[in-house]
Amino acid sequence: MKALSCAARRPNSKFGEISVTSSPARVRFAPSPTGHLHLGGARTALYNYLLARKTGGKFILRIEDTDQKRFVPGAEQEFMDGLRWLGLHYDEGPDIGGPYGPYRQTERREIYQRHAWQLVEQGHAYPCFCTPERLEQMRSLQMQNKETLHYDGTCRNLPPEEAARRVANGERHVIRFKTPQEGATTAHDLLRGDITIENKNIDDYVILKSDGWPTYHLAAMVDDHLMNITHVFRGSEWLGTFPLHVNILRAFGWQEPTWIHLSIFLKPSGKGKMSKRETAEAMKDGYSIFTKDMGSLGYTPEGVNNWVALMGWGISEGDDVMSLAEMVQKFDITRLTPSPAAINFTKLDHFNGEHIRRMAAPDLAARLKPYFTNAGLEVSDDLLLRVIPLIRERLVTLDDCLPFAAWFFRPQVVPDPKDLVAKNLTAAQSAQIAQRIYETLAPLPHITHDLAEPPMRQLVEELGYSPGQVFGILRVAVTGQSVSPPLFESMELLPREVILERVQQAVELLKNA
RNA sequence: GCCCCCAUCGUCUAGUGGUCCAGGACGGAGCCCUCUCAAGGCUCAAACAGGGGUUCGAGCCCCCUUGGGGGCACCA
Repeated sequence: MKALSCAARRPNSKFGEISVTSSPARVRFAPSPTGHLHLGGARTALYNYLLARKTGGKFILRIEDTDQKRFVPGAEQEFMDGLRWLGLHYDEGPDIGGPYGPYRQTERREIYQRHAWQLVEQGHAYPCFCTPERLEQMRSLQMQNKETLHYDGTCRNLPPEEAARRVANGERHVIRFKTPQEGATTAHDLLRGDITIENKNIDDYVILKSDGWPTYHLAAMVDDHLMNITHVFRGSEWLGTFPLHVNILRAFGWQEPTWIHLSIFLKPSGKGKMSKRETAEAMKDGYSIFTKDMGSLGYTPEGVNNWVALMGWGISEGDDVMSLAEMVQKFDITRLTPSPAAINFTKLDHFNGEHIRRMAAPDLAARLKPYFTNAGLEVSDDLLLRVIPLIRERLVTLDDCLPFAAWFFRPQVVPDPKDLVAKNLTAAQSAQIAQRIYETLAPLPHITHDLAEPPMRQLVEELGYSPGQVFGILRVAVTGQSVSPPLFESMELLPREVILERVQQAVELLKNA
């Protein structure tokens, strides 16, 4: 129903698509296990997930691990963990299987070889015997002559019989795609429209390496086709080889998916992408571009998803704080934007805080508990649950619970005497006030908000100081710190004796100050 | 050097030829609330990169310039 009304309002988007979001989509997130899952990958995965859920389709995880040299042990697991943490559950993947497996490219080697040779037989590709050294020389020569770097075609025109003989003899070779030399190739991107590149600017790319493994160009096209992928979300770094990919698909006679090239994320300054240096700098400020760090930095999957979703997706009006389910409702691939986006970490803080404030108390409590535990504190679930309403709107990140509420779970607090001295007053004056506070609270049967605040206000009146001065002393005495959740609500959660002891302690500290 | 992509407040964006002296959000400034810190409420400052077309009319369409980004591997 939603999709239909969307289509009615924006019938063809600007490039004449027909109802791109209505039928079930099969989409895939296909990382290479060579590093960490970062923001860009998380967004690509998210959009895939949203489209799949929106259309009642399938979200697939495929591991593109054909590069033997760059393989990083544990990376694949990190991607799976990252997706799980984000709540982006896939329907088919290497660890859970599915009808189109295997989902790891290293388990599909024969498939690629078969297809590569099929292209050779059909005249769309050819074996190439040029050595890496020769190619290196060729390139530096081209560089010297200020030519465009490209394969010079030496093996392209080898008689097929000779090529076949040399291959049969076991001569080391790769297979290159035979890009047409005349004309131009036009490929269509949903967001950017037609993209045309002169064929002379498209190289004869290697599609099967001499070690027998395919390159991305072959493997991704073959898999997307065999896995029935309907929409391909990928980074704009693929735009340059986009026509190549379309040519490969056409050589096979396969149908094209809908292509959506997402722009990359720029560093906060907007000048270039995140480098090692900026990544380290962000980490110093408590931010990271890697999902593996997000949890320990106190970020929630809800906050991260929401933040990342809106970099490259404009929702026209209304509430932009959304859960995954709400994003599914509102998602519309035709509203994605093609321009590069600068990362804005303070906006992540905003979304994270918003989602924390939206959480049900028991949920928040469960998420907060590990931060206390990791800090060596023993927390009572009952007390924690009662602390939640006092700190919730103060939290930007989950680990902010420590500065605000750790003191609740410590047997005693030791205020710095300097903090006990009220603004514009001496230690002696503060000591006197503390003593009066003690005398005010001591007679109360319970120190609750309702019972304690009126007499305390009266005391403030009597003393002629400001509420801030008097309450400030009490705050530091009880919590040990000058910034805390609301005072009376906080005291209500502690035993009466504890509070009185602490006020007494403050009196002593001030006297000796 | 060659190829490709992108271009609205500082940032993310809405805008699909008149309803735009350009709307929202983050951040910033101010005020209110107030026991600290927040949260919340209200208000303010802040943009169509430049130049040519097309059109009665252009932020929206076309071209050029400029700026930014990405790519030019037997990596993905």
